[in-house]
Amino acid sequence: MMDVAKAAGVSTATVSAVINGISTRIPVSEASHTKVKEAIRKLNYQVNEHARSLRTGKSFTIGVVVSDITQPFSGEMIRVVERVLCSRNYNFLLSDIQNNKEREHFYLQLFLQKKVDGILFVGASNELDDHGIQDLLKAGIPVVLTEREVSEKNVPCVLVDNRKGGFMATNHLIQQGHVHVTFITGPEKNVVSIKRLEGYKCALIQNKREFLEERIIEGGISLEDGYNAMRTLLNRTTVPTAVVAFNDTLALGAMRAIKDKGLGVPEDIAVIGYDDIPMASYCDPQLTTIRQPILRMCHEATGLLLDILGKKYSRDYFKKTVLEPELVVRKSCGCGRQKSK
Amino acid sequence: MMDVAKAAGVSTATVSAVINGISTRIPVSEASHTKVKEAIRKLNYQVNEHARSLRTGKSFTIGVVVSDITQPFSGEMIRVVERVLCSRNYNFLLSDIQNNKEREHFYLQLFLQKKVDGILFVGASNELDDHGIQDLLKAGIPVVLTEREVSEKNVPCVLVDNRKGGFMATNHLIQQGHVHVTFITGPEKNVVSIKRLEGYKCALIQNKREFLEERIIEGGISLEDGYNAMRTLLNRTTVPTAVVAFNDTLALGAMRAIKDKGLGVPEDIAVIGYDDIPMASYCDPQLTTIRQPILRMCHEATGLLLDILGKKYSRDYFKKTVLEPELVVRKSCGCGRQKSK
DNA sequence: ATGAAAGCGCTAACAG
DNA sequence: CTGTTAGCGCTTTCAT
Repeated sequence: MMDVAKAAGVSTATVSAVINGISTRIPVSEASHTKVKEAIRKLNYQVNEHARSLRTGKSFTIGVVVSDITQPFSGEMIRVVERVLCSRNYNFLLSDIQNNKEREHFYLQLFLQKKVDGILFVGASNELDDHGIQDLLKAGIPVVLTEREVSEKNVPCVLVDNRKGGFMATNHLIQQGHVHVTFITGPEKNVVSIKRLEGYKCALIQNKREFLEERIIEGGISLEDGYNAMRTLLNRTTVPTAVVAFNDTLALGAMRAIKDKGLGVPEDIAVIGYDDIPMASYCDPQLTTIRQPILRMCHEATGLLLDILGKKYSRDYFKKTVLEPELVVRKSCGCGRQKSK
Repeated sequence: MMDVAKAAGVSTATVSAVINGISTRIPVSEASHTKVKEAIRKLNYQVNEHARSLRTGKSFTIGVVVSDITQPFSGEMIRVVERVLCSRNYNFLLSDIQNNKEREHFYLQLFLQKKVDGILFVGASNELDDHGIQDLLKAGIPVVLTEREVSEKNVPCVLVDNRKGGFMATNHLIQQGHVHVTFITGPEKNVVSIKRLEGYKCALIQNKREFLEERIIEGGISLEDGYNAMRTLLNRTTVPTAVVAFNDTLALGAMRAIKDKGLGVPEDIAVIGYDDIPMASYCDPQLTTIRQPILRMCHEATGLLLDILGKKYSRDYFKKTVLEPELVVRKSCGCGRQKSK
């Protein structure tokens, strides 16, 4: 910067004023302005963001915590977040916590050291440990959550109604005439899975069907998890006529297991998924599923965080936005052969 | 930091020494050590990385440029990179350039401002513009590439042999007795696609089959792209008996189109993909494909960059690593009904 | 309209 | 073994 100042025959203060443009209140003459611009270009000068952040105490960087970057949609979600951030001149530091508490702690710590202006949580974790979030709040750094909420402190969050989605999926199957509906869960402690399961139970009860503990089987998240869960189900003496899977991937895995057993979807067993991944409309049979406005969720959450940072709202502004899921009917839940055992 | 020093009754220099542990040559007494640790804990002190980086001129951060974060494997690749980085005490700044030159330029600039220690390119871009990379080299910042090479300057890179993969895929189809083999390409200017296409041609020639320009059709990357390309093919007067797709997603889309037309895979048309995404072994029929050591590629590339930064090699160390693809035979390329038109 | 100078929080000589 | 101090590159008063 000194070099630039020298080359342009001005002081560093003027260079700084030019760089920061109108945002600074200090005026610069046309002449100096062009000279400085010229020098910057010629010397290929780049501001040192470390010095800038150190001086101003702002980094225009936010920390983005994603629960598992290998999941479908993680990429899309990150892209949405980045777009919103970029449009408001913010950057981000990414942390893929892999559903791991230690990693979450590690990265939150790092974010604190890197002096991010705020932190955004994207995607539901399998295990919630609000300890980390408490620390952030204590450090006075704004946090916005998606697919997760912290009850104690009022942290703004935007969620989709997973309970309702679980209800819709199960209800659809029941309406189609299925009696033995099984639920393949997500990872054990995953809040989202728990909510969807609640919806499942609720739909059963509301339709006056009995809820049986053995009609819940632990799945996971992968194709393989779905395959294994379904195979276990198929080996039991009474086989379900319909299955609601925690997510589409699981559902796809389950469908493979059904076919491998020589059975058909939906004639023998109906399958409904959750998420509406692209593959859902390309698989065989095309998968009926629950779609959620996950990208809108990220968009809103990011905007909210930025608004808080921009002091549009007070530091401890609280808002809980709940978005609605939507049933997408395709081919995997036809009425079925209505087996009665 | 001053606060910590005061609380522990020592100077900031001592605090710094404690924080930086053995890495600093300066010794600290047991007593001060514990006192400082205690103060840090009590005050919940976090180092200011901006100040540290400003002072040391090192950020222990590298810039990771990914061509399209929504692609399958992008998440896995980022995870691998992060693991290697983390294990050597580095962090990263991520940029999803969305195959866009302007974005690439923007982010490279940003990385320069944020003073990253090095830059890693992950995944092939659709359009190559080595301009940005030249700038980095000029700025003296180490760069390592994956799935991409720059001829002019010797930039280290690690690649998989896409030409060979394209050859293997096509050759397999020919061995299975297919005569009319069509290639569905990736995005127009994508280097990887071009290489695979070269392999396709080469296999044709080596097997003394004629290569016809009209047996190449532009695809893209998505399920929909594959579906559309295949539909076009199916509407032609002579329909191929086999198709090699630029990637598995395209192949899956193509399979859907074939089925929608009432034809079967592989009886009527054989399909071979590329990548071996998880879905390849769960779809119907299970997809024969080319697997590549993409994660190993990222692992090696990251390690190489770190080694260069660690001065294990000179700044302009050059090394080109080429990894081998592998044919995974499943069910989508059976011998076929051997139509002869 | 512009420059001089202080200081953000840290590390690394250097002196003791 | 520990403290003092200079200075990394920037922004921002305060003078001029």
